[in-house]
Amino acid sequence: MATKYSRQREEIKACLASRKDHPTADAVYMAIRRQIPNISLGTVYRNLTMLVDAGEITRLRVGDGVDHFDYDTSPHYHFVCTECGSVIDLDMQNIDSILRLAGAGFDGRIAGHVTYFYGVCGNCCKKETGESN
Amino acid sequence: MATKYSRQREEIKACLASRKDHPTADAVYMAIRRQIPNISLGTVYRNLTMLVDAGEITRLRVGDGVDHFDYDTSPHYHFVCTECGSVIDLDMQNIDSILRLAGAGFDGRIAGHVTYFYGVCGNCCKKETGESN
DNA sequence: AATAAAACAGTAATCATTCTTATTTTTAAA
DNA sequence: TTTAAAAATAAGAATGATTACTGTTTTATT
Repeated sequence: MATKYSRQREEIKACLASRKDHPTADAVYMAIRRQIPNISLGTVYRNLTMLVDAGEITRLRVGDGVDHFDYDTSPHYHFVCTECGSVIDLDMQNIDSILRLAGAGFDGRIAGHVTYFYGVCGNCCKKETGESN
Repeated sequence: MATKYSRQREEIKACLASRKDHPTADAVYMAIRRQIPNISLGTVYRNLTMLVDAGEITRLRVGDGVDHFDYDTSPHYHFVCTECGSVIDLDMQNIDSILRLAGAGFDGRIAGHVTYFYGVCGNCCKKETGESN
């Protein structure tokens, strides 16, 4: 009936809670294999989806064709590096005011928006300076 | 050396130019089969990618796991209906000012942003009213 | 302990997309 | 206008992320 305890799911949550790099399902799988060597990739996917549905984590789609997962469910925005693909939290004020702008001349109900930023991250900027190739 | 004429590519462009519903590769494929019955899905994909790379069309990723394509390359925003999945153009002012907000405390280079809105479209709103199931 | 529900591992299947290959078109030049 | 190289094609195989299936193991409840 209800959702039962599972060590696998606990490890997945612990893994996500411990890192702020917004890992993919496969990255979570790789990490958890250190604790549970025979965990199955399907189990990781199923539990990630359960946790998303339960509102305990967030699924991030940043256009790279792979889902990323975030333990932080509070509203915030992300930056995606076009060089290294890393997904980074942005510390910026909320921009939900754009919902009003969008809804102005629209005849449906606007419930929310998805926004992410892209460019070159600090690390990759550094690497660029002084590179000759 | 250069890019050569192809009837298939012209039909793909014409198809996209003629509709404002942001079709997927498969939808373009289905439509063009009326003109070129033996066109291959791979050809549609290859040409859509070529046109995107040439800047003649835009690839839209709205989180449904399928790429959509837009003949309108001018900057504008989209709305995605969570009921029927349709992708609709929004007539709203530009919100690139959010780039400044995002870049404020960030140590990389922000090049742009991806934003789309979601909710229930006008059509699906109408359907809801007076439905009993 | 016995049992039913839930979760699991392992693996097969799906779906969008890309890649491969042998053939056909296009195009510029002979 | 043939010709030949470059580009594009159709058909189908391959890929990669994700989901579904199946028989077994865990969990929670009597």
